[in-house]
Amino acid sequence: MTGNADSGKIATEKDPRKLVFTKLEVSPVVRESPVKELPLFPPISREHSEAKDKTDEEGITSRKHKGCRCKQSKCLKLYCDCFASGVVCTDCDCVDCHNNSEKCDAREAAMVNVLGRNPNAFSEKALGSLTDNQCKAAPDTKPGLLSRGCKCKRTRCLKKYCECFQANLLCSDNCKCINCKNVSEAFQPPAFSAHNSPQVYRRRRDRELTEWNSCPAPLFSIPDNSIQNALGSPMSCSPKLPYRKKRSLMGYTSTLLPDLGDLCSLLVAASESATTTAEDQNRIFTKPDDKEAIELSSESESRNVEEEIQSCGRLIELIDVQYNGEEDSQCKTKTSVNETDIYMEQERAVLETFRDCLQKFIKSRLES
DNA sequence: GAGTTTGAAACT
DNA sequence: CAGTTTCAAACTC
Repeated sequence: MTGNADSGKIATEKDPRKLVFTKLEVSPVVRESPVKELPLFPPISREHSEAKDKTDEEGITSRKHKGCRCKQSKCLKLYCDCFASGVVCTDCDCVDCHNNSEKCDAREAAMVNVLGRNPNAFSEKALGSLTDNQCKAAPDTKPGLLSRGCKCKRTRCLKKYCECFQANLLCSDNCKCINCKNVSEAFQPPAFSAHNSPQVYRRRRDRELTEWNSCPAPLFSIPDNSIQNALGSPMSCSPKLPYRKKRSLMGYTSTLLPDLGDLCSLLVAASESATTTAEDQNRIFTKPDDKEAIELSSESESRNVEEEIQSCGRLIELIDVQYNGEEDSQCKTKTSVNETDIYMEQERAVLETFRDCLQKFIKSRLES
């Protein structure tokens, strides 16, 4: 039932769980010693033999057990903490365990299988004990499980589900996590004091998580780290969604519309004009008895109306050019409906609506 | 302690 | 390579 290893003869003296390893051949498995010897994989991050039922600094209670409790994997897959840590199962609650000296062949085969998928699945030391061929499988990748980073979506990397958090590491550029809070000192568990106890911290964290989980908007679609990166945050964050950039316009980015910059410029100009008009009117209305001011008011108003109409006319012209131009070019090249087409249609629809509004605005100004 | 949630690993 | 399934740990009640 348990995965206890009968490792008396081959285990090291210091730690009976760690077994001597010589050479691991890919296929067929050839051992130099007549005694079955297993690879020695040093633990990566977890000394599960010392695992106890305890409450950590954050008030999180660890599960009371020694070793793994694998049921399906025979402790020969990375699901198994013992196997992943490079140690044989001892004092585990696992079922049908093959991660022991008795199932040496199966264990080595499983390791080769794992290394075939990810040559860095085990530690660097472990790789050193393997053959050159096995090590060459992925020469460019970093050793260690954590080098690839996490991909947490919901826990904001603040729970032990997160490998980085569990290993007491900050998430890095390698991570693909969403809404990560395991990124800087500001988000680390604070130093506890009378006013900042583990319980207080835990309540705050749980509240944040609750808020996060109850948020109606699909925030997980927003790459938090990307925003932080864009803001020039010193945090070490992972790049997220591949934003498509064509050109930057006054701090905004257009993905598709080449002339949107001009449109934005006009909008800003119109906005400034409107602001000026409002300021003029405000100044005038503060002096209701000033005859000169009243005259200035009517002059200014008519001039502004004229400018507004001209400005709107230019906008409409621009939109028409843009709209027709896009349509023409699309007729020539369009072969199928794709994502780009959809975005273009959306932008076109917005521009059309905006144009109609402008026309109505001009009409009302002319009538008044 | 049972049930649920979570994210990595494995698979397709 | 992306989506799905499987798995076991973490977590909740």
